[in-house]
Amino acid sequence: MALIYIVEDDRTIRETESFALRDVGYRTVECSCAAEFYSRMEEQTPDLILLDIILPDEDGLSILSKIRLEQDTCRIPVIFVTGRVTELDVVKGLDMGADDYITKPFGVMELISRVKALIRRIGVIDENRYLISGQIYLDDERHTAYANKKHVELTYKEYELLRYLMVNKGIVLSRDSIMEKIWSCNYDASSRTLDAHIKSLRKKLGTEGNCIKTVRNVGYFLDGE
Amino acid sequence: MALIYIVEDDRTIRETESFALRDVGYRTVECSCAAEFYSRMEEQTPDLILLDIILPDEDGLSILSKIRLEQDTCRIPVIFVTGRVTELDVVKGLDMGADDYITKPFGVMELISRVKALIRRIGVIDENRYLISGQIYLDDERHTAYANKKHVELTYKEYELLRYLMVNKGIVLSRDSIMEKIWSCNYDASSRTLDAHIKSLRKKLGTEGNCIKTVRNVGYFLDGE
DNA sequence: AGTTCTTTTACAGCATTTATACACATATTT
DNA sequence: AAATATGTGTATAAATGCTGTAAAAGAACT
Repeated sequence: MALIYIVEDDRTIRETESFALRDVGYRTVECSCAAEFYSRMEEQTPDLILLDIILPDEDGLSILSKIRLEQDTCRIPVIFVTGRVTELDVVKGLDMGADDYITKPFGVMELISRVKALIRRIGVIDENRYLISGQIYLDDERHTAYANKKHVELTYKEYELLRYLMVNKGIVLSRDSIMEKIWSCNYDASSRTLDAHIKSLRKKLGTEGNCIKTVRNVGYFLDGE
Repeated sequence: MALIYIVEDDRTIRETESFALRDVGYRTVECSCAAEFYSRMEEQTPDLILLDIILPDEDGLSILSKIRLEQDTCRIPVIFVTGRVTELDVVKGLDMGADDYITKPFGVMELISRVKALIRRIGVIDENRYLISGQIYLDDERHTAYANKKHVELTYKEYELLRYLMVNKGIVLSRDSIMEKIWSCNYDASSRTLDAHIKSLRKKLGTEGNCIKTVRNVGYFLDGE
């Protein structure tokens, strides 16, 4: 199930959003300020972010631009949920790279529908449940994968690696960034650890294993659809 | 640039939308009714659809569900642009599979920003994502190139070299600076390494290869546009 | 202890890159 | 205008270095 970060200083609004989203099955993490949000981002990156613009410690627009700058986070969908309601505000928010812009006061049902629409569109997560790329499905709750509708047993590292590739489907991930993300260490050219995992992933995924492409001298990517 | 179909029976609104989108560089096709839309879809599928809900011959919601059923069209982003403004209408539209929902009367700037946001997210052949020079496209995310819309396999050095030429399109780059930048070493007149790479680039780029011009005694440059 | 997962090691295979040698083109000199 | 010098294009061969693979060693479970 998709994980959503809610960055909002008004407690009532934050809890309303969180409750509503949890009610339809999403996992949520509430952040009351930018600082809290950043520290949460260190631990784990979400599948979507709801962002208020006016926050006590930092402007939401500035937070967005930072998110978009980082290699690891730049693809995360962001929805502004804010009291700034003029057309110019909306345009500014969207043009900065937000995916949607909802103005307060908003209807909770509409919020949910917009979140669902975006998550559906990302194509990554389906029916709030699976991560999908072609014939590969990833079930976050069970921590297992399916390839061509058949269950595939993955070990922890294999799962993490595949998930990272899937979330960034179509984008080349450098060996550096993969090592950083999955092994939290720097890439050492003499180590064949990553290659070994790629190999076993390819093997276990069968025909779908061909979707994992090598980019010589750079890294790997998942060739989706 | 992305192609957008506008399905809207009100001529004024339709032309306003079309004009605004063309103004920022999109190509548009106007359809005043469902029938016209379907016949256009036979010819060509767009990158995005703006859909009114109330149309003379068929309901927009019904059109959407048909679009979503077809294999070829189900991934096309759809934005409802409509006068039905209650939260329930919005929720219904989004839950049926629309990507966004804009209510009339709408601001033209907001419309454009929402279209851009969606196209950015989808990653259609949106020119903003690529480094472009004439018919040569470079996709940093995939670390690949396209010449005349066709995919071209490039090796690491070839990619780096082409990218350097493209970033400095129209500017002559000395052999020295190219060697410095791509090989991080000084130019040695007796080495034919650079020439060899230029040759293979020209070959792989086909007709576009002619854009790489030699400046005797100095270096090379990319003749763009 | 046994099992499973992860990492290391060592090497084969091979794509890419570089070196070599020469043909060709363009500029300069006689 | 011919001869020469200099720089660039091309083909082929050789070298390099990255990735794939298999098997074994080391960790982390049960």
